[in-house]
Amino acid sequence: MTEASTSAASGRRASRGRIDKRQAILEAAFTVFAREGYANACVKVIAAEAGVAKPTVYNHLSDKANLFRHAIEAASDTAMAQNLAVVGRLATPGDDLRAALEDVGDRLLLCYSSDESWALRRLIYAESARFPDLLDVVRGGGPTNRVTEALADRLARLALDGRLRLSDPAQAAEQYIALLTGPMEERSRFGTEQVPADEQRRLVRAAVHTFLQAFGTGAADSAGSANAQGIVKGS
Amino acid sequence: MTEASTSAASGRRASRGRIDKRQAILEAAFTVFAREGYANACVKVIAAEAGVAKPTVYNHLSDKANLFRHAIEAASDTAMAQNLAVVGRLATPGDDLRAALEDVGDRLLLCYSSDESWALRRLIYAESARFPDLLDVVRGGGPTNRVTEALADRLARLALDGRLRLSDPAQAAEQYIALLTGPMEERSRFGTEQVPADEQRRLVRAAVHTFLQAFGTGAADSAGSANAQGIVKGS
Amino acid sequence: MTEASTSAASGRRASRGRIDKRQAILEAAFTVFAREGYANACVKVIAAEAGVAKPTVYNHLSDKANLFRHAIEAASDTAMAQNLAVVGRLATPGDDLRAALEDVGDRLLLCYSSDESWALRRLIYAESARFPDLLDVVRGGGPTNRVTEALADRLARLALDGRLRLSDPAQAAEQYIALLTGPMEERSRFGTEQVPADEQRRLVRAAVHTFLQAFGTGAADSAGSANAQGIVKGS
Amino acid sequence: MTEASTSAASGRRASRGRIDKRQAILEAAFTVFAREGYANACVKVIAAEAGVAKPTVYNHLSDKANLFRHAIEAASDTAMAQNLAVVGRLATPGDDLRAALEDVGDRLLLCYSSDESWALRRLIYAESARFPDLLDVVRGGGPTNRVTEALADRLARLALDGRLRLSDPAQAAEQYIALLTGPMEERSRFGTEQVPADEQRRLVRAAVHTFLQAFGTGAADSAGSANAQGIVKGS
DNA sequence: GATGAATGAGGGTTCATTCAT
DNA sequence: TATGAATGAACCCTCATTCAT
Repeated sequence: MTEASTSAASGRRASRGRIDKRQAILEAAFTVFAREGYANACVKVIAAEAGVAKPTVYNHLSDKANLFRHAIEAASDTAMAQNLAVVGRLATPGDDLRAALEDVGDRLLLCYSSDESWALRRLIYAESARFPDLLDVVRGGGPTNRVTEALADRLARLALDGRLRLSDPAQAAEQYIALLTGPMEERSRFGTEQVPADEQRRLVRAAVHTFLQAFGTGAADSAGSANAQGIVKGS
Repeated sequence: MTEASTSAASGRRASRGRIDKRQAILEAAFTVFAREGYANACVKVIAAEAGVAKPTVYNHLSDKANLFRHAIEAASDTAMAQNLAVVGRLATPGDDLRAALEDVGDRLLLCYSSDESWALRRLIYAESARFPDLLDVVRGGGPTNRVTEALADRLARLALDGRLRLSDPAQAAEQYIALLTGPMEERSRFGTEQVPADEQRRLVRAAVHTFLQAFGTGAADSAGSANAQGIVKGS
Repeated sequence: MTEASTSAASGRRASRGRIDKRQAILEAAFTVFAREGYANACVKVIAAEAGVAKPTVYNHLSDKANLFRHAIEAASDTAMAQNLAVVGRLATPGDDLRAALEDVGDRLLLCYSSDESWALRRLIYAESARFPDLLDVVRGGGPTNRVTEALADRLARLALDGRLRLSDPAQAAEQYIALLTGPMEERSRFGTEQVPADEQRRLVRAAVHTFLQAFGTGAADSAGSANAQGIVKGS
Repeated sequence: MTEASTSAASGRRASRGRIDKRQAILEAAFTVFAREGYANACVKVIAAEAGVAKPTVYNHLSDKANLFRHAIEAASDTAMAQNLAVVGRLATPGDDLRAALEDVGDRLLLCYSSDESWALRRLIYAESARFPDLLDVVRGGGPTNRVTEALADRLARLALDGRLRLSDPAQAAEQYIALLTGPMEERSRFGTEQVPADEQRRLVRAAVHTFLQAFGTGAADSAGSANAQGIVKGS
């Protein structure tokens, strides 16, 4: 075997492995940062978790701070994609708008409740003061959160279609998200404990109920969820 | 001045000094933890900020972890008291319920937007996994947040008075808080930047608007704020 | 009650308590030093063990080093007195010299094997380099060990009486002690473990046997212990 | 010089360097521990003495306690080897058994009196309570001291050859060692001061004299040393 | 490119000792 | 005299980072 072929092969393998290795490092980094927090996490442990030597981490990602940023970015991208996919479902809401909003709410909360998602938020919350650029990462690069934006788009469309009554889709989207996720923080003890599925569903129904009270047209409600506040009509 | 009075005075000064010193340490600790995060903060700096020697910190608060807990608790108590005072204003809502809710909203957001408040939330968020008991501290010791609870009490009273329409006051309170604070997180970049006062007010009005759409009776609205969504009737 | 009588009473009580307190401190010090070693022991713990405040320790004994010296001295004096008492028994050896030597050997080993005795030796051994004056303390103040000296006196008397055959009583005394205690060190793992009583007795008999082989006259042996080496005569 | 030889050389130098460094650390550690005692010794000083940075010490030996154990072990191994070599000389005792025993005694005492040897014993004595496993190290790993054992072997052989009269070689060995080393402890002030060579020799002769009185056959003594007690026959 | 080894800097914690009461 | 409180000095250990291979 010639030296050239060797180096080519190993080069390809290497560059293939290079990407894999970088990926492994980033994943390990997120795992460890999530578990230990930024300052407490140590590069040695990350390297071990990734199955590489410590200097390799530095070769790929120069810095602990850089490593952190990229790990957060990767995790954030994954979460963002999931969220956007969920919001995308509102493009075809079907006849029952309430059901659609509840379906999206359920799914969003599922994403929101995952360990990774909580870890991500914890890290960003914790380090936002020391890593100001992290916010742009989590928002998807824009000045406003891309998920809220996408949701606002959908809501605007629904308003145009006469199925919602609202003038500021961005604000409505924000409130939808707030109603959905706000009550989750303490109930899950900031992601430390699991919120029972039925409690989550009740939360979603209540959120959508309030949302539709504020922004609905009163037309397309499904009867079953009409009363998340538990008010028995006629009583 | 007699010797007795002297020693009494200096005795008082001494014991005052002890308490003052502990207070100073806790305040310095919160300041530093807020600025640096738990793991990054170093006791030496805290001691310097408090104007005492490092061992004094350990004499008073045994541990870095303990120091953290107590600093958080102190800050949390302060914040809690402020919040409860604000919520207490709903005991005498006046004729204009919307105005009262907006007033409370404004004031809550004022508390919520303070640097200390953000720092507190950031720290709790960040360390909740490593300090599980922190949550009980911030909730005021009970199983549910005392602020939400107090608010729920007020809302229940208003419902009894026929000025709100709701069956689950705790849930309504949660949603009120969520509508109020949820949109603040990203707008303030997690407390990193100041949200302009008028934007805050708009947020409050929008939150109260949605809240009243969901839980109001339609009776006692003030005309001026009727339209937080910005829909100008008749235009 | 007059002020004078009060102060007199408390004065007497105080000076009484003063001595008690000093005693308590020294005992506590020895206990702690024995348990932790000199460098590891901390004055705070000693004070606690003595039931006094830390500065009181310093009032009484100025220094950690001084405290150590005095604690060692006190313990050493106790041990020395016990040893001397035991050696004194050789003044009236009775008819059976072997029995007398074995009796003294047993008793010396009992002293030697006590926890305090081991602790004392460990401390002196450990710190002899850093506290050179400790040696004089343990020897009882003289240039040679007072116990060995006293023993030498007894042996000399026995030699004069024709019951031993030796010209250098000090050397014989040293060898007696060496034969007695030397084998104990490793068997007891330096005082860490208890040596069974029967093993100790065997040791003593063997030591006395060897001693009498070297220095005995062959006259006054008791038949029973004649054979510590286990040689069955006639076989 | 070719590149290959260079890298080979430097490679060897490197790995040699690693071992050398570990060796240097262990030696420095023993030196410092010997001088300061375990608790008083500080790793920083050890590192300096070894010519490495502090973390290097931790890289090689994880712990202060571990460092101590290994340093003791290394020193102990050295001492053990020397002792065993000396005892080995008894395999070929020559005609004059007394001379052989005195020769071995002299040499054993030489080992025993070295600074390292004293330091070793002091450290083991001092720390045996806090490092119980140290005893196994110093004994050479077995349940009984390997030196005593080896000596017992030799004595047993001599007994078989009819040159000694003893039934318990282990006990005889113990006593030989005790007679030899026991009187050294205080004379050297626990290794703090040098015992004059002639005094050592006298000690050895006395020890061997007593030993042979107890276990000798009376046959092969050299006339010159017959009288370590200084009894001039006929006077 | 990947790694074992080394290091400067720094952090939490403890301790002997001293004031002020 | 006895003590609660305070402190300067160290010490063990860890970590991010860099060489040399």
